[in-house]
Amino acid sequence: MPGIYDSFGFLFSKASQKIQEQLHPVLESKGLIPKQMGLMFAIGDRPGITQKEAGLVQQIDRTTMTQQIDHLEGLGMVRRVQNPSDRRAYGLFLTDRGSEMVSELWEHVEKAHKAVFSKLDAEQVEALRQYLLIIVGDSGND
Amino acid sequence: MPGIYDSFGFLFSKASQKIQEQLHPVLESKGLIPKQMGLMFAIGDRPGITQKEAGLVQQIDRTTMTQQIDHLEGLGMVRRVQNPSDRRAYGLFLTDRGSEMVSELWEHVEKAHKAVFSKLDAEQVEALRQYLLIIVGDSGND
DNA sequence: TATTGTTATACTCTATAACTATA
DNA sequence: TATAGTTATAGAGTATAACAATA
Repeated sequence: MPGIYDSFGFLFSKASQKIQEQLHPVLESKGLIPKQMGLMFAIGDRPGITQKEAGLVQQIDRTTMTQQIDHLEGLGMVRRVQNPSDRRAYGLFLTDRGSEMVSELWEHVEKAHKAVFSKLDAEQVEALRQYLLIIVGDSGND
Repeated sequence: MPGIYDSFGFLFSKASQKIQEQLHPVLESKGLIPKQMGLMFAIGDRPGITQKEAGLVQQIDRTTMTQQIDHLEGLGMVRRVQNPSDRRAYGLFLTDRGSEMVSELWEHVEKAHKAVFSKLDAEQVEALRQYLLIIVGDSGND
């Protein structure tokens, strides 16, 4: 009979928690939650992305998205710019301050990776990344 | 500059979601949430485990634990048995019905694994499992 | 005095429904 | 008619504080 450590759902969830634990102090000091950090990363990847599109990347409901972007805008990290070709939609952009924050956050993310993957070598980490990309689909879609 | 798909927190979280999506219909039909399934697996692994110990495996607060076990007990899946050597603590056990449920759930978990890992071969899945066990600590502790 | 578990309550996060404005 | 986004509200899920029983 399998045990709980044979459940990949459990293992993925635990691994995710480990990373989040590492990042928690930094994020708290900046008034961010992991979801908001991910949003800033997604906006940095694709400047001008709409709220709907950003929501697809991380499966965030549009009403939740409004609240999260409100928060990031309130912190001066993100701007909403109306799309001239479809004035219902906003394009999302990082402010200068937001870009600096993203760079800083990436340093902490890489530090967190190092801590959590301390018992794996570089090749193993890269293999892990490839497997995960295959699983979640590296196209960015579901 | 890295992109969001370089964030292992994001990747782990997405991968976990993929598994949960697969299991969602089954769990809903049985009145369970993923956390409760994990609890049943943990109790199956270590019959007599206390609520506190079970909470450590999955980082569940003791007040949350009371509610989750209440639910599983209400479904007739789990029994609380007072520990004779420490009468503050309960030992948790699966009922016969709970054991059957666990067996059945494992079949669905393995089906979910197959679906999510369809683009990986058996060796890659096993490597992935080993990496995850190293990361989360296969001792079952944090 | 510290610990296991319970209860009542409050909080956080997210989603539902109804709305505005564009398409 | 359908879609992007907003607002107000309701709902999950979880945690905090105070408690009882036991160590």
